[in-house]
Amino acid sequence: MEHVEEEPGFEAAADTLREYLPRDYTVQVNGKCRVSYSGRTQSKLDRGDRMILVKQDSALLVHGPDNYQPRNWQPEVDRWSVGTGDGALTIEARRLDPEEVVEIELSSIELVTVSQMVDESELKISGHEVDIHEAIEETPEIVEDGFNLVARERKTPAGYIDVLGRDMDGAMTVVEVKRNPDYNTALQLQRYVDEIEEEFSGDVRGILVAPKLSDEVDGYLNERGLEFVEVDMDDIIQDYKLQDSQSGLSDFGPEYSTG
Amino acid sequence: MEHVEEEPGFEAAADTLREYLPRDYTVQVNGKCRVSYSGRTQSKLDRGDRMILVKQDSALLVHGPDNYQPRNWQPEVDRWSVGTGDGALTIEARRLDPEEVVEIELSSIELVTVSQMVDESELKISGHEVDIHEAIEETPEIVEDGFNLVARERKTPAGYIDVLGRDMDGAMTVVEVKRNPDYNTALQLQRYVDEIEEEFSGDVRGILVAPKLSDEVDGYLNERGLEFVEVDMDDIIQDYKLQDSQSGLSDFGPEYSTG
DNA sequence: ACTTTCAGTTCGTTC
DNA sequence: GAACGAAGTGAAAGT
Repeated sequence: MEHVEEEPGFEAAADTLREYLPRDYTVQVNGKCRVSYSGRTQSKLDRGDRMILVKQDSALLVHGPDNYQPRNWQPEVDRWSVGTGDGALTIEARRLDPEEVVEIELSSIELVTVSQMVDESELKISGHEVDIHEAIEETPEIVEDGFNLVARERKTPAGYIDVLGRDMDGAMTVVEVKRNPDYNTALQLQRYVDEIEEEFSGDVRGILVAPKLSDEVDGYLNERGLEFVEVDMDDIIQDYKLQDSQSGLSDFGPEYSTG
Repeated sequence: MEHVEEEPGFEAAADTLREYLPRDYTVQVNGKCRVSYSGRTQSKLDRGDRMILVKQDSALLVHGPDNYQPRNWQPEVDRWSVGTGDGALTIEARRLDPEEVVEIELSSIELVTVSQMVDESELKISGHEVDIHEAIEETPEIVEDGFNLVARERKTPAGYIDVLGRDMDGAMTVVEVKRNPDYNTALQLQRYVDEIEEEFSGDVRGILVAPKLSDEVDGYLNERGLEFVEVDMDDIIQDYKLQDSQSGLSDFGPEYSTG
């Protein structure tokens, strides 16, 4: 940790920011501020306690005291401007494409920290939609007994079909895989079936493969003669279980609840 | 700021966490850690420098040195467990619905801070999709000269139609408004047109109103006889310009670029 | 560089 | 409480 400055003056904080913002440092500023954004839309946020975080790739986050998401942000900053005056420290974070700017007006500063973080490790994750695809390729009977895969990501005029195959009777079958299916998913599947029926001049089955389905969408599928196959995400995850899993957590204190 | 502890020992840090995590405090821990997640999917993240942020509504964020988004998170934690042992401090953040857990194993701690932030101010924003809707209601000629609005959010068996109206010749017209249109938008519009044609037994126009459109989707619209009207978001934003906008930023230092 | 699609999406609103 | 849809979506993968 290069710096930990508690309640610095505006000039001292500005010096630190001017030095470290444009370089590959993680900079944190806690304090009261107002924030305005102008670009793809416009927004304005009145004074409040916030934590400002500038990451080493110049990502800017303005976090409030709650919520997963920041109250304001700039995913990538091309040009910084730091100024003092009028009893405030101002930070302007400008991006060129798309052109947008976040302005922060700090009226008091509790803490400034500067550090360089090293994090080369990759996030290994299992349970994405692509894992369902791979599971189907490996064991096509997930879709149905006797199902045979013909193509993946097959292009049609209406977009890409996830999986194209034939059932045990040789009937052409369109399979749409979705982690979180919605109404559009059903429309999409219907459209694919129409496309393939036109191309092959014959009846085509359409199957949605997903972990769950709302009643409404299920009803739409039924009306249209489309089918639904439920997959258990636990099975998918278990097939691709992570190696080197953490173990031996020990000596826990008593559990306690939030609130 | 209640606490600023630089390089605390595991036991001291654990005491602080056990005291403040379950209450309405913003807690920050900087240090090297491994993270694993298990719930809707499974993920594993090896050791690296991270900033852990626990907000007053129990939202947990594990931020790395880059990127807008956290590397791991828990939007709402119901039960915390903090433990020490094996040269590490472990934090378990469990959520009950959906059931999922984030485990953090800290092998070194650089900084712990605890604070209570107050932020009551509301984010005022202009330029959402709903603002396009309102602009059309106010000045229907945005869609087309002579356009008359008949209904908004009209229900059909295929979902809700954004805007239903009649053009200057009295022809029924379905309008779909999208801030970020994609292929599904076109499918949806087509579906609505089909529904309304069936209901009114006559030709129905379909118009997509959006700030931009990819060539591919535009081509699909053309094939189907659907239309596209471009709206300038700047016009929309100006119609609903924010009051009390920030001004008088002064005494900026010289601008400098990232890199 | 642009387009398309997914996300442990999150978040809000509505039914 | 479930479900539907937007987001200043962001991020990754394919073209």
